[in-house]
Amino acid sequence: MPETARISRIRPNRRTDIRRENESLILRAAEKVFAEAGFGGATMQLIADMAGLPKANLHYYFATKEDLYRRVVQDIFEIWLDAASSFDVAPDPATGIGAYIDAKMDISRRYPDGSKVWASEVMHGAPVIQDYLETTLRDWTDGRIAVIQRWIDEGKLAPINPRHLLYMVWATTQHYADFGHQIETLNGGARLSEKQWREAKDTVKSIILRGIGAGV
Amino acid sequence: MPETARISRIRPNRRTDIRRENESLILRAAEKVFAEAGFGGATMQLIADMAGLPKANLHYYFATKEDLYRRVVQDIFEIWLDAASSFDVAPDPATGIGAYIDAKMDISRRYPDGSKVWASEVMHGAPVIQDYLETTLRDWTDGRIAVIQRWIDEGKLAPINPRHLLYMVWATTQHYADFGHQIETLNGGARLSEKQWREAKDTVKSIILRGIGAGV
DNA sequence: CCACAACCTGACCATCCGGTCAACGAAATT
DNA sequence: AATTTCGTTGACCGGATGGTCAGGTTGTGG
Repeated sequence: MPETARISRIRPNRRTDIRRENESLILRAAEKVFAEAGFGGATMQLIADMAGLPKANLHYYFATKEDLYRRVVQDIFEIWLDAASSFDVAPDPATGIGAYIDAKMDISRRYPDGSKVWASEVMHGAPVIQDYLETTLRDWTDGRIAVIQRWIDEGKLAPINPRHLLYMVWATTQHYADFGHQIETLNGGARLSEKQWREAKDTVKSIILRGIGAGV
Repeated sequence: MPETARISRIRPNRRTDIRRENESLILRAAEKVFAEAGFGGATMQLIADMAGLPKANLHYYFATKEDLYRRVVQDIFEIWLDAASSFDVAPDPATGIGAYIDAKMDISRRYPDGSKVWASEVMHGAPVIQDYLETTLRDWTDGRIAVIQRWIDEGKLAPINPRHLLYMVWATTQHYADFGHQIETLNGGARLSEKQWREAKDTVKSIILRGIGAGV
């Protein structure tokens, strides 16, 4: 009886709970529908049905379809940025880039829908998050490029182009989410097993790390 | 004056010309609109405007929006398959895989819209080309995996998982089309120059080929 | 030159979709 | 207990969209 548990907290504040619960419900449904149908193909009615709420209720929490979509995309960007931090803690290339690949592969597995929405957004010219690309993402990328370049200058890495290395990591890791359906089909229609995910991760890390001359 | 040239052929057959011309006009416009807006976001009116034809004329050549979309996707798959043949002609890994990467990078550059439509189709569960995935693509993939595995067995390649190597090549090369907008934004809003494309190609090939232990 | 077929298109229609709103119920505040 | 604020929802609306069609024009084969 979670109802009791929730009420018995220090400050009940039922209203806040309802709001948070419903927003989360809607956001999860929206993420799925946007991923499956794209922004244009998604309908508020479909999202409402999947969330188990009347359509008018969606518009109570999110004024417009675009507002809802914006929130979904922003939430994904947040997760994306969190993973990026795994890059910074490590001092040597193999650890840093390896951990980053690990983190991004985990995200592809845990949030495939989010990754698809992000991909779709960028493919359509980033109408909603263009400013993020130009500010946050650009700064982060430039910073990471500088780090990698330093590693190269110190002789810890082969002299490859850091920018394209980053693109390669993004592309490869996100591929397992964005093209998950294709991968499943080529896997006989079955989702990747735990072992297969490990194999994928290991192969990706192995090829990239050896490819840039970092000890595996 | 191409009109004269066309008419002066053995068999004028104006009708055939008109049909081919208009179909091509529509298909090119459709590819662009589907890439920019997705299937759901694309409208027949928009495609018609871009093709410079009245909307009703589109429905004369393509009965439904789905029929038109199907043709666009199939045409892309055709191009994709052609490039795949560059894999087969080479006897050693570095040449074969290198040529394949080259070919796929060229496609990403020449047909970015097509690549986006393909990506979108797969991301949405491949409603239209599911059977292609299960037959043609699967057979091709299995064949290529066998070839790579043989190279590994012969000691020409490091013992990596061939399947995930293929995925990596697909992901990385198509990334330059599908995420072209993001790449351009991170390039200061400018399209990649000839030199930058070469740099991208070289970096991708260099990392992957070294990563799998094939001489560069 | 005629008849037939292919091509063209403005006007129209049924449907669907995002969004609004008024009326009501439930919770918090006083 | 009264009042106010917040949450809920069925019914509705204007506009856009995919698709149709009848009547026209253009090309082709005889």
